Amino acid sequence: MSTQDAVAGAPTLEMVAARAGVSRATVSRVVNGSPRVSPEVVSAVQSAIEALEYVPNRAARSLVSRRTQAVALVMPESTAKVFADPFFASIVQGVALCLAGTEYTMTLLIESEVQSAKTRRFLLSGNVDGALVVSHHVGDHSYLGLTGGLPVVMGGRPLVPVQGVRHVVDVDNVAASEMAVDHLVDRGRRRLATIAGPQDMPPGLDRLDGWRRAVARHGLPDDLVELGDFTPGSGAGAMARLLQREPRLDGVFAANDQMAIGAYSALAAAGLRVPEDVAVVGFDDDRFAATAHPALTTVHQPLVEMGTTMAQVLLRLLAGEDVEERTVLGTELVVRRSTAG
Amino acid sequence: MSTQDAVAGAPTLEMVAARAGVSRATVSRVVNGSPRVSPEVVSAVQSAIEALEYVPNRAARSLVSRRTQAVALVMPESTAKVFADPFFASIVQGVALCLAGTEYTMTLLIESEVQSAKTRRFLLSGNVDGALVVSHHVGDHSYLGLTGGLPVVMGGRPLVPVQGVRHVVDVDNVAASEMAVDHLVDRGRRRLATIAGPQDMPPGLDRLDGWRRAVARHGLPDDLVELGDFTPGSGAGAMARLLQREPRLDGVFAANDQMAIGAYSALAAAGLRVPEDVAVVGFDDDRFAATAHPALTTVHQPLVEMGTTMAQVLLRLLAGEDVEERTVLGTELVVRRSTAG
DNA sequence: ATGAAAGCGCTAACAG
DNA sequence: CTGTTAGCGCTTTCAT
Repeated sequence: MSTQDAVAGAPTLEMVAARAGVSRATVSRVVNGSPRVSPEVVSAVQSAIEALEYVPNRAARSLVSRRTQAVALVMPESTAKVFADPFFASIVQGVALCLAGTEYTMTLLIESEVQSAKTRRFLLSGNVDGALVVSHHVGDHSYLGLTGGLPVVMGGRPLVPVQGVRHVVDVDNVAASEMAVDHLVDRGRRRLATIAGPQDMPPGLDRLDGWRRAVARHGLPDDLVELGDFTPGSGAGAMARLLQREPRLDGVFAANDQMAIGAYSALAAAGLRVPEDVAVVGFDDDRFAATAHPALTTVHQPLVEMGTTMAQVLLRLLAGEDVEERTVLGTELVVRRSTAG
Repeated sequence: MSTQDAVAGAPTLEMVAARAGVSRATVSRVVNGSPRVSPEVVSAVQSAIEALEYVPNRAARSLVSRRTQAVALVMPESTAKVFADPFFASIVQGVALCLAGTEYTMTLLIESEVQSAKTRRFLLSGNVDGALVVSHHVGDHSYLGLTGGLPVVMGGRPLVPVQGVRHVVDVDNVAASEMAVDHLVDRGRRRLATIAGPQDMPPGLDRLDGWRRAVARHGLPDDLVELGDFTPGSGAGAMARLLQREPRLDGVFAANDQMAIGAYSALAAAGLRVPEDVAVVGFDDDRFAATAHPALTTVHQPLVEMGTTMAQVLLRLLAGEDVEERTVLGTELVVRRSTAG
């Protein structure tokens, strides 16, 4: 009853072996590039493989080898607009870029908070060799603690350490913010304010921290702080409150570009000009920064590189290498009109 | 030598069986929700599963069941900027949205032309139950013909039919373009031109076709056609040539927004005002359309819905249902200032 | 309703 | 260098 070939399903290793007149083990060796096979046999097997268009069955292979050649990229979904945010798009791109050169593939898990159980099950059932988790927004990553030894690399430090996760690739939000403030001071600004982000998110916290450190270093007052929630509207509101508290402020650091753009409108409403009266610096270098009026000086983050780096760290982990637990990527200040003069 | 539990690896079905005092077959039945199990046994097994935090091994399962509960989303990479294009981001989002409600996961394949062999091998080695292929840009999809019976759904009709692929989800570019032209005529424009896209890409072809049909239907001349390549620069060039041929044209349909924006600058250079002298309609409703000056009237495509629909079609195919081969999604004309008056 | 047994397609010792 | 022999963890007849 041996259904040899033809019939239907994909050709199996056994069929290749039969055709090449060798054992399955030998075919397996050839497929996996073992050096312990004679040249003639190798070519015989290879032609059988080509003739049959044989492709190894991954399930069978990973069942025994315990490796899947796949990594998961877990992203928080919140509001389904994951991809509207260039942050995620760039990370995905970076990861894809790195993986393209390898035999690994990427499984995208859009994590809808609600069903982190599904994510956890997926991670646990041997679907992937490791996971990349983006921790940009608030969110509970505690389930990761239960993924039993699965190598995980986080992008962006989580608010609270995640049990079992040691490797993090991050941008130095503190240093970047200090750099932004230094720039304002360089431009002669002395009465500085900041529109900070939510204090329950690492970027919100760290960017405020950076602002505080820098103003302190320059011997300037650090009282002008108002919080926003990273939306333009909240930026406008925060700016209005700041102006009410200190009409003579001359420099503002917003924790992201969206809020900086919001600040623009509040400043305009108050009859103040950017940058003549008030210089503004943002953070993210998002797609509106360059086209805003005036163009916004902002901190550019290497997001694609962050994705690439996360993937690299994971791959090295999977290869059994020892990898530094914290990788910090540098940022760059993009100077535009909003801080001119 | 039975390493019962503890040790290391994930708990197996066998361990659950031992703990619940039943056979592996029974545990399997419970896990797969078979009705032929007595209630007491079901709960005994379930508590064993919970106690052990058992999760079925997917490789083993799919080795025997021949199903992976995963679908691939294949996107052309060209220039690594896949995600800079909102087209792709939206498709991914739509697919994710649909899959979120199922047990399926998505494997993202960024296809770098060069290595379509890698993609093909992946598709062939039983990694996924089906594939979604985005055919937005030019590109060779012939390898899909070799994926032996793997269910495939294309997003956007391919330039030439792909062997073995019958299911396509598409936007009606022809009808949408006709709608855009009708709008220009409604606005009293009679000397119409079009900046067409590359004629080796379906959207380029179909949008020009739509323009031709509409002007013919209105009894207007169809001679004012210039080609661009979907970039702003090419749009400006095409517009300049059109003006040279017919300085008195009063309406232009550009095959995408980028070229429409390019046309703006050529019109301005010629001292013509939009919409007073020339009305302009674009296609895509990309992120610059609404903020252009003047805001651009354009055709909005339901991209997220397209992703969702592609996924739905594939899932129905996987479920063994009979699905219509061509699904056409409607478009919507977004009227803005560029065609006012 | 449940168990026993037979593999799914592959890799990995272990012999030769 | 190559073949033999065991399984990897699960589903699925076929009995019972």
